[in-house]
Amino acid sequence: MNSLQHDELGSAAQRERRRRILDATIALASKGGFDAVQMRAVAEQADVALGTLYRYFPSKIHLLVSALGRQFEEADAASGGRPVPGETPHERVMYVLSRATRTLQRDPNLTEALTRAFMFADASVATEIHVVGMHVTRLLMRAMADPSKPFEDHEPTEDDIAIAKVIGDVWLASLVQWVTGRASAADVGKSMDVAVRLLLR
Amino acid sequence: MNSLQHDELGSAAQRERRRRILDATIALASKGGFDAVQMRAVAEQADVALGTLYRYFPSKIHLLVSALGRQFEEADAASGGRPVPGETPHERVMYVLSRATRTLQRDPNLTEALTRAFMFADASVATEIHVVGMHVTRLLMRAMADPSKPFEDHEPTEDDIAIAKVIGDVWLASLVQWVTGRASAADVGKSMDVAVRLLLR
DNA sequence: CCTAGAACAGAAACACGTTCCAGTTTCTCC
DNA sequence: GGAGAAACTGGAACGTGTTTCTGTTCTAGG
Repeated sequence: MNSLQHDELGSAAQRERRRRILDATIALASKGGFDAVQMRAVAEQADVALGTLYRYFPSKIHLLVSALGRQFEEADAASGGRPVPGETPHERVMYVLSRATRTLQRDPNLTEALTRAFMFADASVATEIHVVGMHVTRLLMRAMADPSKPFEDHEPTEDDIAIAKVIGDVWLASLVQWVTGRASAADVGKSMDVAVRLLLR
Repeated sequence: MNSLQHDELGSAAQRERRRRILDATIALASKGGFDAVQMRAVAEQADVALGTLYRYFPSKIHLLVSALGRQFEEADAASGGRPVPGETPHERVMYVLSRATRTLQRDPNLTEALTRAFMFADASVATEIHVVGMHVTRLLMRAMADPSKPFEDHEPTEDDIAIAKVIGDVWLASLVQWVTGRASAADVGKSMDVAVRLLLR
């Protein structure tokens, strides 16, 4: 037993390697997008052999979706459970989505890499995908719930969950269209506005 | 000037080659999905050299999205402008979507290949993407409009268009989750039902 | 300290999308 | 029918994701 924070699988050296690999992935993605995340380049920049990279992440898609998951965790930690401003669910959800979308648009290459990987992932990436899906759902649920009510009253209905799922779908589809150059940043905002306005009324 | 039906670019021999290529693409996709559509295999099955295949379709993604476009055209021709049954827009849209989804689920491999290509397409495939987008939008618009009214009264509002776009996005996102094994066929139906019910009321 | 096994490094090899080229066939225009 | 242009063929070759192999280093248990 060592004295580190997490007790997830792996020694300190292994967690360190994993961190370096994900750092290299983010850096390369940020610089050149999906195509620039080349496994040999990631391995070299993370100072790890190619075989080791594949031992940690069994494919490029696993690697990128894992990186996306870590990004969400960092964002989650940074936001630190602050209540979402806004009077209505509509306002709060739009606030959250606008903020997230603005953040993503600040690093288009990174967003392109992560989004495309997410869309291309198949069933073998289910675990990593699930992590990301949970973050998105939680984000939207928090925004939909009334922050002035106590926590116990936030039991979401079936419909709430379904609505959050649909909003997440629209968000993702819009994002894909943006990163693939098929829609402008404004188009993303407009799509989200229409969807949220009609779904949350 | 030749005596053939279409006057689109290309001689009869060229249109014939194009048809053979798309036929081979559909056949291979139907048998083994996205991964089975290998450019060398397509070329061989279409009885065409690899270089020729690339002359007709500059990438695997162009090829698959073009195939998707042709599928829509065939479906369009087969439906032949029959009015959509159903009393309300909700009913009619659900009818159309259920029908389409059932058709897609009958050939999962083909659907997987075409859907993934569509999601992976970047700006260079804009033309082919646009064709597909138009078919989907038209399909949904027809279903939303009241068939008992004359054609001229079907001027769609901004909101109608936006709603159709959102429904299309949700449909696509659900399909992706289905073809990548992250959602069941029933989940797709449920998502569509929620989205359509809430958006068309 | 020693040893068995796991993890890693370095590098070759394979698969498939894509590009390129030399030679041949087909098309177009005179 | 002939000349030049365009399209096609067959095949080699390249890049990148992925696999595999051999030898080395690290780690845990005695």
